[in-house]
Amino acid sequence: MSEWGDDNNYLTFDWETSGTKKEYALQPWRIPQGRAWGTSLVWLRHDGEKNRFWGGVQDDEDNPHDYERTRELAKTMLTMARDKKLTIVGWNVQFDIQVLLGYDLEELVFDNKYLDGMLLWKHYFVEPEYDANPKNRQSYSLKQFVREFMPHHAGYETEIDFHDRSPEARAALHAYNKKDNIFTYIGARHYWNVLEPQQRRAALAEAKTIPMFARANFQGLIVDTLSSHDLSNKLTRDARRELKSLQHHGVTEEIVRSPAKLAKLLYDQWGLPVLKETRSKITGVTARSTDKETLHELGLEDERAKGVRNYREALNLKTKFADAMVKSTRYNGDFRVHPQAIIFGTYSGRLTYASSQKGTGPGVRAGTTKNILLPIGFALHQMKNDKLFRGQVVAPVGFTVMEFDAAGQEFRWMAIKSGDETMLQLCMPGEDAHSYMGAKIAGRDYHWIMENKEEDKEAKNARKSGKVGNLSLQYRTSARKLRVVARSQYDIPMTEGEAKVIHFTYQKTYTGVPKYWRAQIALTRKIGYVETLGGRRVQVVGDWGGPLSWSMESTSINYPIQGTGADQKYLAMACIAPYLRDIGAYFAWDLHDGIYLFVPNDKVQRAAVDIKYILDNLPYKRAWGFSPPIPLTWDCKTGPSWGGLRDYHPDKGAK
DNA sequence: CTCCCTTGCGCC
DNA sequence: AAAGGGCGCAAGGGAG
Repeated sequence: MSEWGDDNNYLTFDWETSGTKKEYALQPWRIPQGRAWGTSLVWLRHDGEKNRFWGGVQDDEDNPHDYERTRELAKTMLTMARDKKLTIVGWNVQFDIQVLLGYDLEELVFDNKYLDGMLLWKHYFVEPEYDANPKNRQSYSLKQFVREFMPHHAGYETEIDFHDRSPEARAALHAYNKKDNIFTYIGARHYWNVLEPQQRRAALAEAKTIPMFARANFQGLIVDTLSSHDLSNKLTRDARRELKSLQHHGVTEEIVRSPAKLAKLLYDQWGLPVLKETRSKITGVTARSTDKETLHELGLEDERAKGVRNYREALNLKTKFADAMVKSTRYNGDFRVHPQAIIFGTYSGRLTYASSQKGTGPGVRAGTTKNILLPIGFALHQMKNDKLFRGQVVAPVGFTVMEFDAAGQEFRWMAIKSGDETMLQLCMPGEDAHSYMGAKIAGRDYHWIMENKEEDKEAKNARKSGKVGNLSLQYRTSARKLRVVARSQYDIPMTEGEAKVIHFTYQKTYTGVPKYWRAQIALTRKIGYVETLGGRRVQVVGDWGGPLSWSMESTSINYPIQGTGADQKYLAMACIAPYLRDIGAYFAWDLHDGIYLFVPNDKVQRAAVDIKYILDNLPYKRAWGFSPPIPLTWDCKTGPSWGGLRDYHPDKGAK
C-alpha cells in the first residue's frame, strides 16, 4: 500500500455523546443502560472534489434520544462501508467503535476495517518522555492537530456545549461534528502520506487490532467481588498483625504512609544506618530513602524494618488491588470493571491501561466543585502477580481464560538484534539459557545443571542465579543494582563479590550484547532515530553529552527490543483475529508479552492447538520483510480466572 | 480547601 | 562517578 490513493475508498465518522451525567458521555458501556447516548453522528466521504456528509442529530428537547433510530442510522453507515469495502477512519476511533458497540452492532463493526489519524500521527512522530511531568507531554488530539496545521481554525471547539439539548446548541454541535470529520480526513491523509512504507505497515498491523481493543474496553471484565472482599479482609488482618508487633516501637499507619515521617522514625529515633538517599532531579533536595529495597536491606539486621516493609505493603495492596476492584464495579453499575486499553500508549508502542477518567465532583464548600478521578477500572498492568489478586478477574459464564505469551520475548529479540551466537544457540529447541548462564557463573557443566535443576540444590541455585543474570543484565544494569534486585526481589542472598562475578560473566558469555549496546548508540547518534524490526520508529534527538545522554543511549538500546516486542504482539493479534471470530472467542486484555482471550469452553482444546500454530508461525517475512533466525514460540495457559491459569497440556486437556 | 509535585511501588 | 528500560496509581506535603 503506497499513497493515500482514491479518496472514495475512505469514510470518516465521529460520534458526539452525552449522558444522564456529563461524565457518562465518555463511558460507552452505559449506552445499553440508557445512561449515555449518541447526540450526533456524522460520516463523510470526500470524492476528491467535495465533501459529502450523512448523519444527524440524535436528541434535543423536541426529539428525545431514540435508541432504535440511532442504531438504524449507525447501521446504515456500517453497512455501506462494508458493502463498498471502505476503510473507516476516525480520530481515536477506538472510542467511536465502543459507541457503535453500545448500539449492539458488533457483527457489523467486525465486518469493517479501520484507520486512525491519531495513531498515524504517533507513528509519524513520537519522542521518549524523559520529563516525567505529564503536562509537558505531546498531545495527539484532533484539536492539537488543528492548532498546529490549520491555525486559522484553531479553537473551533470553543463555545460547543455537548450537553445543552436546545435545538440551537444541537445544531451547533452537529456543525462542529462535521468539522471534526473534515479535520480527521485531512489529518489522517496527511500522516498516511508522510509515513515511510515500513511505518505504514506497522501502523496498519496496529489498526487491525483497534476493534478488538474497543470491544475489550467496552465489555470490561467481570470481577468476583466475593473474592475481593475476602482478599481485602485478609490484607486488613495482615496489616493489623504487623502493626501489633510494631506499635510498641512507635509505628502508626500515618507514619508508615509518609516517607518523611517514616524516615524520622527509622533514622532519628531508631538510629538505623542511612543506606540510600533520594535526590530530586528538579530541586536537588536529598532525602533519606525509605523505599522497599532499603527496608529489605535494613530488615536483614532489624526485625522492625522488616515489619514496616510488610505493613506498608499490606496497606498499599489493599487499597490499590482489592478495594479498588469493588469500588470500580460499584461505580460502573454493571459488576464489571472497564480499564481502558490505550493503543500505542507508550513511545515504545506497548499498551497502557487507564483505570480512571477525569471528572468533577462536589467540593467541600457548598456550590464548589473539585477535580476527581472516576474509578472506571483498575490498574491492570500493575495487578500483583499472585493468585489471590489475579483470581478476582474471572471469565464470563461459558468461557475460559486462555493466555498466550511470547516465550522469552526480550531475550530472543536481544539475541536476534545483537546477533550473539551463544544467545541465538540458546534459543534453539532443547536448550535452557538460564541453566547455561548458571553453569557459567558457578563454573559447572551446563548439561549437569540442566539435568539436575529439579533435584540437586546446587544445580537449582546455580540456575536461579543464571536466571537473575539473564533477566536483569540485558540493559546495562550495574553489579550493585543486580545485587539489590536479587536480594530484594528474588530473595537470593548475594554478596558484592558474587554480583560482580555474575555481572562480569554475563558480558563475557554474551560478548555480542555489549557490542550491540555500543553499535546501537553510535547508529542512533548518527541518524537521530531508532527503528524496530516491524518498522516502528522513535525520534531521539538532543544533547548527547548532556544530562539526558544516559537516557538517550538507553532508548537506543532498549527500543528495538521492547518496540519489536510490541510489533510482534500487534501482528499476533491481527493474525488470530479471524480465527477468534470463527470460534466465538474474543480478545480480553494484554500484558506486553502476553495475550489474554476468552474462549468458549468447548473450543478450548481446539484453540490451544490452532492458535499456538498461528502464533508460532507468524508471517514476519511478509509483514516486516524479516526472517527470524530462531523459532519464536508461544506458551499457552488456561483457567477459569486470571489467577487460576495453568500450563495447557493437550493430553490432560483431552480428558 | 485545591492543586501540583515528589516519593514509592505494582507489573512486564 | 555512576547509571537497566517502559508505564500508571496512591498518598503525603507544601504552595497559594
